[in-house]
Amino acid sequence: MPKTYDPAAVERRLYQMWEDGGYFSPSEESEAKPFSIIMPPPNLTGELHIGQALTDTVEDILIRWHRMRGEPALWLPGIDHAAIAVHTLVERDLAAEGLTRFDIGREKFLERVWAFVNESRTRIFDQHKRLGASADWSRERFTMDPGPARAVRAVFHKLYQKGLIYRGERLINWCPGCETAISDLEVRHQDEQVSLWHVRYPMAEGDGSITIATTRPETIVADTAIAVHPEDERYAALVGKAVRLPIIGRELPIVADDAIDRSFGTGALKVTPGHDIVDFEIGQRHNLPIVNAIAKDGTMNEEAGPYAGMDRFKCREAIVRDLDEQGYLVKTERHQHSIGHCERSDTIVEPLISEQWFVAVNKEYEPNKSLAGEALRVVNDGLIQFAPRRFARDYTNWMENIRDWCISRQLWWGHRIPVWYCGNCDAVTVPPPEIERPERCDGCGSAELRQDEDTLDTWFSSALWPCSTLGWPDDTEDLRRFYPTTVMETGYDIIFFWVARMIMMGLFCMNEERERIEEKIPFRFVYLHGMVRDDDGKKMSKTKGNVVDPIVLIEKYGTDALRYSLITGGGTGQDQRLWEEKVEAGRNFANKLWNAARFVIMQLGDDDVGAIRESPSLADRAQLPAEDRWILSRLDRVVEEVERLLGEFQLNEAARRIYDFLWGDYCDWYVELAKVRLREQGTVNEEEGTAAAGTRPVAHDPRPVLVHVLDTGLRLLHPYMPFVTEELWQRLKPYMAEAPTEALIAAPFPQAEMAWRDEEAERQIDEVIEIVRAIRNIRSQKRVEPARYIEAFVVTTESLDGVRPHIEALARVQPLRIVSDTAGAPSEGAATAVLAHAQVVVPLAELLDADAERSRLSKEIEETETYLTRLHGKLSNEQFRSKAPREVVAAEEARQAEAQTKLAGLQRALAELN
RNA sequence: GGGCGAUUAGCUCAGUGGCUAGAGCGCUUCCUUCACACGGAAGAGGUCACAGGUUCAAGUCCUGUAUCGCCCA
Repeated sequence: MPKTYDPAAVERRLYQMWEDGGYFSPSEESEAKPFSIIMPPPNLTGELHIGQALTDTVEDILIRWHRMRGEPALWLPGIDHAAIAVHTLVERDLAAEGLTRFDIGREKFLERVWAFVNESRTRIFDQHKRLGASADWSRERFTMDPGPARAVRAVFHKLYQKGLIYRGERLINWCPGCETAISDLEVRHQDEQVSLWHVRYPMAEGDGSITIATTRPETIVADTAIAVHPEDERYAALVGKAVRLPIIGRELPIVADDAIDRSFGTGALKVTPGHDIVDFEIGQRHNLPIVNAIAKDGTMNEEAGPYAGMDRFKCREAIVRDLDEQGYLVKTERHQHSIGHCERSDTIVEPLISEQWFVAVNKEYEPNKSLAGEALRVVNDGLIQFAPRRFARDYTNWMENIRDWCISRQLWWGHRIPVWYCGNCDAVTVPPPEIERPERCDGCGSAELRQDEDTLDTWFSSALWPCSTLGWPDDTEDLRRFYPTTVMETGYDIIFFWVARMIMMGLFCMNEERERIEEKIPFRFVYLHGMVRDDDGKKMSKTKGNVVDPIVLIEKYGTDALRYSLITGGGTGQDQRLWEEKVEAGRNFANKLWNAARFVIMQLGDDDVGAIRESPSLADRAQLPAEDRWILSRLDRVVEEVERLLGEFQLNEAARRIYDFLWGDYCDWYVELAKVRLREQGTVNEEEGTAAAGTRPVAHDPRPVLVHVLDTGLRLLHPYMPFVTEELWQRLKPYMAEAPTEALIAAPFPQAEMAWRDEEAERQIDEVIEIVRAIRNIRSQKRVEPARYIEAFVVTTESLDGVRPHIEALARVQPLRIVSDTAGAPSEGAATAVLAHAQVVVPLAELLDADAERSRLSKEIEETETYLTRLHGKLSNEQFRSKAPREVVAAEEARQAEAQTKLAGLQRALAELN
């Protein structure tokens, strides 16, 4: 085995082995309750980013863990067609050729999209595989595949039948950059410093005027009223009168409305129902006409009179200039204002009146059942649980204030709206899903049908993902077996976009198919991870150029290293920063494990092939030396904790425990303790396959325990670091008498077994460790050459017989003298360390500085006294004694006793020195 | 304006009421000793943002303040 772990040499081979072995599909034999995750489908625009690496890692850990627990584990992968992103990407390519999509037409445009899609698709799957994702590729789905497409038509039809989908003229968010409607969620609000212009509107009759404040003077041309608060005395006399619109000259009524904020600007608002959501609502209340003065490309239209054809922002400048010249501009102020941008193109969003399709989320489709209401109920009732919990509040808060969802997009790429209009009558034909293209109008039977030009919001099809990927609307085997899925794992940034909508749609799709509401929900747990940011804590973005490519990190440090870093990099649901040096820690851990295993394997010879029992039996436990019982007991604790933490979705904490155990307990101590016995037998080996054969009594051969603990550790760690653990396990497997499976990926996950706990062994070895550390500390402080063996005394009344050689070896002591009383140890020219149950005395006459030793002891005495004061305060408090749990009181008492012993020892050592 | 999160070692972060608050990186000293220098040994380093409160017990729960960040309107 090489001295360093080389991920590149094993990863592809092992992934292939797993894939060929069919491990990624859920077991058909197991009777256990299935565990399933539907993978959040990445966009197929380009590369997987680091956030998806985190998604893959978390989901793969959960899947591998449950698979090893013997449950049928389904991880269903897929990709999303990302309508607006792909659409604009292809349009940009066209633009580079001097073309627009209208030049080449819908059909040719879609051909180009598909060519891009097919290429991007395979690249993304390859990247998932590089991350070690053990997803079931045989079930892979794409939102534009025939199955999911039929699910889209099916749910559209069903929603339409129930009156939950409607078409209407509404004020919607229009992106002039993408030239499509977008939903409320796709608008990002940014606070910006803008100008607030105060503009005087003269009264239509007589003198006088009213001054309004606006941030959007270009929309003056579309004003249809002035509004003031009904209780605003400044304007009370003017309500009902009219003003004349500057430049345009139209007469506008002055209306009174509660929505007006009297303290903002002048307290008078110009009302532009065609271009502002608040104004639109005021307009509805006062029956104001709607003027639309901005075209879909963001230029002013003929309603803008002299400004027609001008870009909306150019128009703003022009109109301000004109207002000023004509004496209407009163003043200009600076103002902080939130402005909506399209999250895709960053263009400033324009509210426009437009005819679009909507989902009525609050409308009842059955008595007391609406999409939002049901989605709220299942979370409030705890049928769907969030981890971390706090996100449930965000969810319910949003769901309680939800508005109808605009689902039509003026794009060509996506699911085309399954609605046909008749050339002959006014009827609208929405066919059932089996009919991809209706022949006749539902109203008059005419064959003159024309399909709606628009497509659906990508999230409309994503919302169906847990249903559509499993075969809905068909009643498939997979749907029966895996729906509801177990966990929906994704980033908290798409709770509303995706998670919330999946819950609404899942409940709706399954409403008639399932009896109980528990069976209608799309998933039982929502696990949300945080964002991965750059080393400055900034969000990664291609335009900023601060993206970290997971594949680059994998090539440099290995997949396991990246996975480990991503998981331990932060708390659950918390953002984390990532940079290269952090991944090194993961690589170092993989390498440490590699070398520990390398050492163990070196101790095994040809005769051991197939001979090492998989695990030592409990029956033999009594015969095992303390260090074996110690590590087995510690191992059992870790197994129990990991099991518990994984069950609570505390992946980072579980990983840390495994790390601490493997590196701290196993490598640093157990392997070193085991070497003592291996050396005694002269069987420590530095090369593979040369270990001496021979029968050894159970108690003397540490190798079964070395192998067992390593095997168990590899199983524990496998979900996190699948490659290095599988590789090592494969190398270890030939020596196992009864390997449970061909591959670690399918081996049983460790289970805690209380009978392995051994308090006595733990106490004893912990003391050995304490003694060794104390001696090493003295050696280091007194600058004893590391290689030199020195004499040392341990004063203790306890028996250290079995572990004498261990202390000697680990602390480089020869001879070790164990005495029962301080009288038996030298008091002069010796350095003393006082432990809870023992004292360590190292005679170092020629090296000892008595003053330094005195000050060291005094300092420690002081510390111990402070500690004792604290303990005493606690224990002398009656409240504490009566109210704290008995174990806590007992533990404090034990600590006090230990500290007192230690203090006495320290004081004696100091006295003897004087 | 409403909500959420963060504030713990030089840096990045763990720590879901009970050991003298931990890890990784960095730092200091020593070691290429026989699995591993991607390593080993020994160390230094903390007013757990601040102010109140609840509790036998608070980094942890509550209230308020400050700073930073995010979400919603």
